[in-house]
Amino acid sequence: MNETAERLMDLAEARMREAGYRGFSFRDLAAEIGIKSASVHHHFPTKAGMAAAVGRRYGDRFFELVARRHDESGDDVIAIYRSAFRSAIERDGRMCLNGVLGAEAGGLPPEVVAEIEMFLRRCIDDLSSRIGGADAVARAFHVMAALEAGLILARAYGDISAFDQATAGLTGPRFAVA
Amino acid sequence: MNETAERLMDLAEARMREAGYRGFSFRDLAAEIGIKSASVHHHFPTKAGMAAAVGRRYGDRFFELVARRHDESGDDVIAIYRSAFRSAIERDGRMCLNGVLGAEAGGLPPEVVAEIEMFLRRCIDDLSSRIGGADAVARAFHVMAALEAGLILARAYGDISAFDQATAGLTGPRFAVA
DNA sequence: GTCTATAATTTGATAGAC
DNA sequence: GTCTATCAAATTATAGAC
Repeated sequence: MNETAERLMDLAEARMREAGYRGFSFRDLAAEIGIKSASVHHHFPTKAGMAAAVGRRYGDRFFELVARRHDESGDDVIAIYRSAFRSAIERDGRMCLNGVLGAEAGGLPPEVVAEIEMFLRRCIDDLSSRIGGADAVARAFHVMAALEAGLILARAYGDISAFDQATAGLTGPRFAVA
Repeated sequence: MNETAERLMDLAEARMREAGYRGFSFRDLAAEIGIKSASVHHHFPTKAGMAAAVGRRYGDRFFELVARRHDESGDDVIAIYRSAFRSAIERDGRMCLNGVLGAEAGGLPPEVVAEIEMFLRRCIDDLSSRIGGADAVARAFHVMAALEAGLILARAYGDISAFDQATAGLTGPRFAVA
């Protein structure tokens, strides 16, 4: 993977996290780095293949980050996920790639849909196994839902505190029924 | 609003809830009801205007339904919201319109974005005022996030139980810190 | 209210020279 | 690896007849 290909993936990821799969074209990307769209096709024959590659890289990076932080800090897994998602909007002003693509999944190429599904399944598996306990899977679904849509709400409100409020109850001491 | 215009809105809503704003074209809609795309433009001059109109109708119907059920049953507001969202995927197999559009909001016409934002704000206001209490707004954000992304997860998993698990802890007796 | 016809643009993709 | 040139298709939208 050379430098041009990586820059193209960076750009494609940024655009998709703002506006979805149809939120960029090969001409857009080409223009931004000063080449022609035909040259983009040299690196990525099809748009669907490129999007799938971006999705895979996104997932790999995410789980690498999560595993490292978990090993280093020993922090609560949910807190680690929460801060990873929060930084998506805080630092980049953007959504989670798989949340955006998942929302419009009904109109995406199969290879892209497959990548989204794999990411989400990995999240649920990873979260639930680290959480442990009887309702670990349900909690994992709940956490993922709050994080994904928390970003969407925060952008709609133009205020990161929407994310904070949507995800406030996720971490900390366990709940008990009153 | 005549019958053809309503059928067009129905179709547009269905497509958007599957694949987003760019998930349909005027030609698609026209073909499905047996007219030409130029005739669609007679009813809705621009696509952005049509999408905004669909968004407004979606919100109006939603709040009408919620208010009626709340008045009739006296059920927990969160339970009412939850069942309204659940029926979106259970009955139609589709997402919440504003969840899908919110995810790709970075690439949408301003008038459509405005409609999304209005819907979400109405939800937070309505929910929090009916919930009441000190942390009502935070709870409202939390509920909306779980519902919106619960639908996305359920479709990705091809299993409505993903929604059920993601939203299981929302209703019922209040939590207390253990 | 619907049609034909068409404009203007964008898009994903390919062939082949350098 | 990048280019020019081009294609075929799709898209939003308009003009004007019926």
